[in-house]
Amino acid sequence: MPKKKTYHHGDLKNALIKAGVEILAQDGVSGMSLRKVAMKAGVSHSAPYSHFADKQALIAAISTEGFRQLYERMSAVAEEYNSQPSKQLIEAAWAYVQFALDDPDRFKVMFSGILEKEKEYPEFVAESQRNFQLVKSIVELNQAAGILRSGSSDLTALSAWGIIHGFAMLLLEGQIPHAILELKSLRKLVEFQLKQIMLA
Amino acid sequence: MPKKKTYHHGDLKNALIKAGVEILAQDGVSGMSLRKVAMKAGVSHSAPYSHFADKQALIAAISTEGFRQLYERMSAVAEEYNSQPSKQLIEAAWAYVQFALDDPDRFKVMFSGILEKEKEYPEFVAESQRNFQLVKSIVELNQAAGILRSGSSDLTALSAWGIIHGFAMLLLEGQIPHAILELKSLRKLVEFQLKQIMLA
DNA sequence: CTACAATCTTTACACTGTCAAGATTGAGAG
DNA sequence: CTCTCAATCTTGACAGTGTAAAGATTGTAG
Repeated sequence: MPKKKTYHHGDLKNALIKAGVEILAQDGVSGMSLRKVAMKAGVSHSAPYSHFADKQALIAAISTEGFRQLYERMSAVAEEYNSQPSKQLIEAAWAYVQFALDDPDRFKVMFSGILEKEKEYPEFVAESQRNFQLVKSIVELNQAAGILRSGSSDLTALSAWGIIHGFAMLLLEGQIPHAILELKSLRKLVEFQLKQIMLA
Repeated sequence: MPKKKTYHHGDLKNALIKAGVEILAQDGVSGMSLRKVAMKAGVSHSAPYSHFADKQALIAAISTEGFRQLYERMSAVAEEYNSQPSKQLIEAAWAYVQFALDDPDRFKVMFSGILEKEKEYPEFVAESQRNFQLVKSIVELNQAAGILRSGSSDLTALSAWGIIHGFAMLLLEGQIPHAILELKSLRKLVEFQLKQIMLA
């Protein structure tokens, strides 16, 4: 599919999202300007305003796309280990942490409040809720198997998410003491975290 | 203590940090510009450069100050309930979440990677480690009392921190479904989170 | 084929972080 | 007490930012 060099780009909206993700990975959050994104997409600096109300809207779109990919990864793992609840839980958590490590800046954008008024972006809200539903279903399977404490699956899902999310966050921000990181592999640390809330 | 209107401010460094915290609380992360901070401190727009190498350095100072206050709050609670391990744990966690809620934007600045090269600010690193040490000591007390699983106190402290930090983060970002928030008080939710990793 | 609406460009503006050069001043040396 | 200097603060400038307004281009519906 060769890129046509017409006045109308054809699929600028997605091209901008893609360019944004790339610049994010390359230059970090503070290095991602609308103008750079536009230039990378081969378009004038205010062309983005035909597709996004402002920079926040582009960030919302990037975040939403990120949630979609996160869902893909975790749901793939969940399906693969559908018959082994505890393994499903651990592998999904590992996928979550890997996702964070693969593209730390996008992960930060998704979760660190760079996006300020999330409620104004319904797609973003829907996609993030879809992820929570996935976690919840994994948790429920583990509760049924006696691996996680029974009780509100919402609250327990929140615990599971929280413990892994907290770990990922502290990891990305370098807040985890080096001594700990040298002690065990990341993978083992994730398992350790989860085992704190697992019964068996 | 009347403010003298001299050419030399006298304590501009601390005044800038204070002004920064105030603007942060008022206008949010994206609204905190160096120039606004300088104006609020009653000083020209590039005066800050006599005390901070760049904007990141001011942010580092604000974060460091934040960690100091967080430590104060948690250690006060820890001392108060020094003879009741489980209560000490819960109250310290509650203090942590309250700190996050009292000034969400400062909390975000401290933990959300707005500060990009933390390692270059040794005071920041020291202060954040001091907090972790405090958590560790609380955890160790609870391990000794059979309330938390025994084993590496570093790793267990990481779990406790992670589960509460994750909760606080999801809370601040509005990622916690409303249904859950309506179900229980925040205080009860924090307890619920911790009880996931508590034995008794 | 034509008109319109969507898309993209150009131009402009206020604001940002940062730097360089100069003004002011407090404090120590003599 | 005076001189001097280094620390501190101001002024002025610059490139880069987000965004709004007005105009140019073009695919497409009628």
